[in-house]
Amino acid sequence: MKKEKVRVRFAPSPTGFLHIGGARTALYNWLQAKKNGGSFLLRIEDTDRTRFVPEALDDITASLKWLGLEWDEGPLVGGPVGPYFQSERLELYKKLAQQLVEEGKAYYCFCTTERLQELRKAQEQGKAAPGYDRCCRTLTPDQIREAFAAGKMPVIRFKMPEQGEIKVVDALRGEMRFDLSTLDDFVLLKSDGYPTYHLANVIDDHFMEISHVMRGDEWIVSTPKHIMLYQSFGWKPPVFIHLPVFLAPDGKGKLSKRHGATSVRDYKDKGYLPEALVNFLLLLGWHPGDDREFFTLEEAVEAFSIERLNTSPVALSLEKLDWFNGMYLRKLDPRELAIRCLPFLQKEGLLPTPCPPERFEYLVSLIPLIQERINLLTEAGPALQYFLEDEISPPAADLLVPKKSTPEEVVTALQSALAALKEVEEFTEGILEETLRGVATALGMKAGQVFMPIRVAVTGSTATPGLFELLAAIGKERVLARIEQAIKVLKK
RNA sequence: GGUCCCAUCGUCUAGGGGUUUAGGACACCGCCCUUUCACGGCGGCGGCAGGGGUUCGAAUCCCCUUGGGACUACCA
Repeated sequence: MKKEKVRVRFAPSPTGFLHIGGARTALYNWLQAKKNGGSFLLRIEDTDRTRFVPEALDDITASLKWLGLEWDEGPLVGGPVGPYFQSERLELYKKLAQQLVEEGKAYYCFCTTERLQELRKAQEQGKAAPGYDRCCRTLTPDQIREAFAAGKMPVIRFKMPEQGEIKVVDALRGEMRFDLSTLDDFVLLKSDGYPTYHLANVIDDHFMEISHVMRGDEWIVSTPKHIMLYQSFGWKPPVFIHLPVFLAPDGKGKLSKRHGATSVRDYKDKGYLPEALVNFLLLLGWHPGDDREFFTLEEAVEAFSIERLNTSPVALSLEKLDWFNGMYLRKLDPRELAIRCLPFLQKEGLLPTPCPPERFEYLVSLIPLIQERINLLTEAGPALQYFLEDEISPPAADLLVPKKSTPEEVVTALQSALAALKEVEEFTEGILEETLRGVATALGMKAGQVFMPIRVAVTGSTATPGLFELLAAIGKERVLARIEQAIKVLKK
């Protein structure tokens, strides 16, 4: 058997922002394409006019790009087997649905929504298997003509064989068997002329020459329907691979908005880096087979294989993502990290928009002080506040006094430090350390007893970067003012 | 309810009949480094859902139970 070209697709529905689970599906598809020198297509399944969300398309394309998952064919870039919006392929679906009707493999159904609802209600109560009762399957040509003449708009339903068995082969899970009698005559073409997912999906995957369908496992149960459609059209089905769903962090129930961030956009806004998110997602359902954990997209392409995909549901626990993000943050060049932090700092009003070059250079110089101390870009604001603002609010007195000190001792320490620092011409780390250690020695105090009050006086916090680099970065004028402010607090 | 999928530390996972006292990572705890915080280093805690088979031998194969999940629309 000759090897066919690998063509895969990510086919989201524009009903909302790109979901984190969808992003993983897109990632695996993208990897499968790149790994095999194939193509990754983006196809928009906009066949439900009632759920269409106008902003969704932009979010989906922007999020995929943000993650680094560019598509070879699809919206914005075009391609040879377009259009890539299902709403622009309506004639094709209609033609093929009618073809099935003519061949006796599908039929018109004029049942009203009301009748179907009642039917379903009765089936639920009677504990019967739900599904269409095939009422219109035996309509005569005359009856059909009459219904059309009366202006009724039918749906087209697939004529499912009433018995038999169908095999579904999933490249991951192996063979699954479904009894055809449990499958109902599902709708192919809706009364508004739009196709259902089942029809459009099969037709597009065929004409777009998709070789592997990788999708969420909520589609497993529909796959026998799809295979029946392929058979009816006389087409060869693609390789199916169903990916496990994401569960809530507690492992109970499917991930939903109740559990916090569900869209890629949410993660971006929370200060996660795309490379960290991708790395995290990569390992949620796939394993390289060795102990490596860090992967660039390029390395992932190299290592990826479908065989190492997992089948069991995955609880989306964010702790490891935070760790990944911290690791990636630390790997960035300070200037690059400054660029990434800038929008968050501007949003918090800590830097102006646009940011003047000298302010930006100051930011770059601060990055090494916080790079090891933050895990999210949103943490940069709080960590940099006392550098970027001229004044800080006066620290509480009890924060200024370390556990083993008295207010009097602290005042003494701060006054001595203040006096010594006034004499320092050049605020550099080495000189500052020498000076302040000298102060502690002269007072007969431990270094920490002197350092901690200064730290709090200057930053308002007990957890900060190293004292000397911090003082150097804030500068003599502000440091002296803040120490004086703290002394006032203690003398009250 | 019916059909289908899944089942190793709290979480992500390695393992595919003997190489396993079940390995790694995150989280958690302790120690070290140290002016605080963090980073880093070292160590610790912690798991094969239960029951039956098959086999000389099972986390690994089979069955049942239990648990979780998906689907059950003129939604995808």
